[in-house]
Amino acid sequence: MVADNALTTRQKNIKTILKQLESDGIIGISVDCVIFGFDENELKVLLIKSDLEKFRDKWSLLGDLVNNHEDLREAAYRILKERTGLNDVYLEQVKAFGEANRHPAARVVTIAYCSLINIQHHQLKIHDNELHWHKVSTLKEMAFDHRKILSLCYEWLQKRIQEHPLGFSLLPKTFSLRELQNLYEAILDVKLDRRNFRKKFFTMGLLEDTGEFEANVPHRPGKLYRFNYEKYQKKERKKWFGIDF
Amino acid sequence: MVADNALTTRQKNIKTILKQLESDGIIGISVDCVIFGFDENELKVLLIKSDLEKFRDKWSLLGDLVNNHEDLREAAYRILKERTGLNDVYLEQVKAFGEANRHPAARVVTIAYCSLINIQHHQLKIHDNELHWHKVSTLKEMAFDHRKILSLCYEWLQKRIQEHPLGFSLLPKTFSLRELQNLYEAILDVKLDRRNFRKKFFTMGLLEDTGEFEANVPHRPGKLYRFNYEKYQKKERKKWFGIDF
DNA sequence: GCAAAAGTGTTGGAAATACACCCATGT
DNA sequence: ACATGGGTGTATTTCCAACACTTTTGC
Repeated sequence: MVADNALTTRQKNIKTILKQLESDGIIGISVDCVIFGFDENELKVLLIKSDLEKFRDKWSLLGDLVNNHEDLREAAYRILKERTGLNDVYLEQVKAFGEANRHPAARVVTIAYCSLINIQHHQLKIHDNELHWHKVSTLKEMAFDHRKILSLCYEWLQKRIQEHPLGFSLLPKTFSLRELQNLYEAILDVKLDRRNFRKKFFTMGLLEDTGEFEANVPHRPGKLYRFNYEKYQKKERKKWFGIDF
Repeated sequence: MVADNALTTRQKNIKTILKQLESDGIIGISVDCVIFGFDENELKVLLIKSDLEKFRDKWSLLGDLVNNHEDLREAAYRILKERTGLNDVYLEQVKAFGEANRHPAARVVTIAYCSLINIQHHQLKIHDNELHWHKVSTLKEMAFDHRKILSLCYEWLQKRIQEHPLGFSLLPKTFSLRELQNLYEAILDVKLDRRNFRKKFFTMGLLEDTGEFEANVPHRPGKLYRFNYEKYQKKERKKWFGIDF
């Protein structure tokens, strides 16, 4: 495939570019994508084996140097597209990491982006044996400061998912309430009461009944719902939540 | 003063450096500090007149290019120190801004930091007639994309101040509950019930009674309190707040 | 008919809100 | 004495947490 060749070439170029940056005393800038997926009731993250000697066999986030006339967000989208083939995905900037010595080859400031995708929707593209969905819960060491970046993005996600409707990006377009609850329980690492969970989402009034039901389940099939983003957008957000810390 | 000469030299250098970056097709990295203060019951921000022709007479945030072996956070601290003389201030990264055309002279990605300081503590340093505390509420146009950066940092502050004890950085070490309430009301642009506000903070158990009282007020003097950061640190944070969006 | 998860309401306690009067100080 | 904001308690409402049984489907 064209994309694959492009990637390989790119990998070789990066080392050259970094060497150049370092010898010129210039700060490089990259984006790193923390791509989350949800599968088998576990939160997963898309990783690749590092191509640096120093980090041989360590996992690394998907990232790249930012091109000269490319917005940061564009660069993140480019990486997502290259690696997952997906276009319209949830993507948000989380934080910049700029410690002077975070990259062994040169000074590189990286902007971390967090992305949520539905794992089923691109499954086809994982023949690439470097690319791997890894459980977040069992991850140990990683290349660079990527463990720190991932941890921070995970905490960000835990908080964010309680205040904004982004969890749905990890699920199929229609989903059962059980799936939704499993998602929240997995990400937040809590047990939730089923009845209260349903009540909460129903009273929000943002779930649309599709009229469809689960299929091929060895028990009573659940109703399938869809999240109504338009209705959510129109809702006025309150900026006063109450002081609590 | 030495610092002032250093600054002037630096300003001249920046233009040269930017020109160089642009001609070499290199992305520059800067930090911009949104420095908030609280005075006369208004939220203020520390600004300077832009030194670019294109933005003549427009207000600009305080920022600078990041030095080669300097962490991002260090760079932000350096700017704070240079401009306010203050050392131990509240400082937090908010977001990176990296649109390809956000700076007219060259491609510059900037990392926005938000800082909260007590306006009284450095008042002496504002002879510099460029430097100016500006009401946040009445700010219109600004240089670069600084209006956008400021707005975002202000929204960040509104949210953050409800969940974390950073408002105290805007007040003297000891303060009355009235001052604290004024602060919250000004930043959040809401009216709060005095008795409920007090109840909230007292039941949190993080305010220490200093035994002191306000002086020179034309009414019954209020007690002065101090925020107990140690106690706050020890408190275990809950990661489950409840889904609400 | 049995296993497995879907679906459904009520109740008690905690927290948030609304609200009004007396007190201490400076002038 | 009066003007100004400091300081306090209670009743009401709203929100959250806990909890158990019946229903539907596949096997």
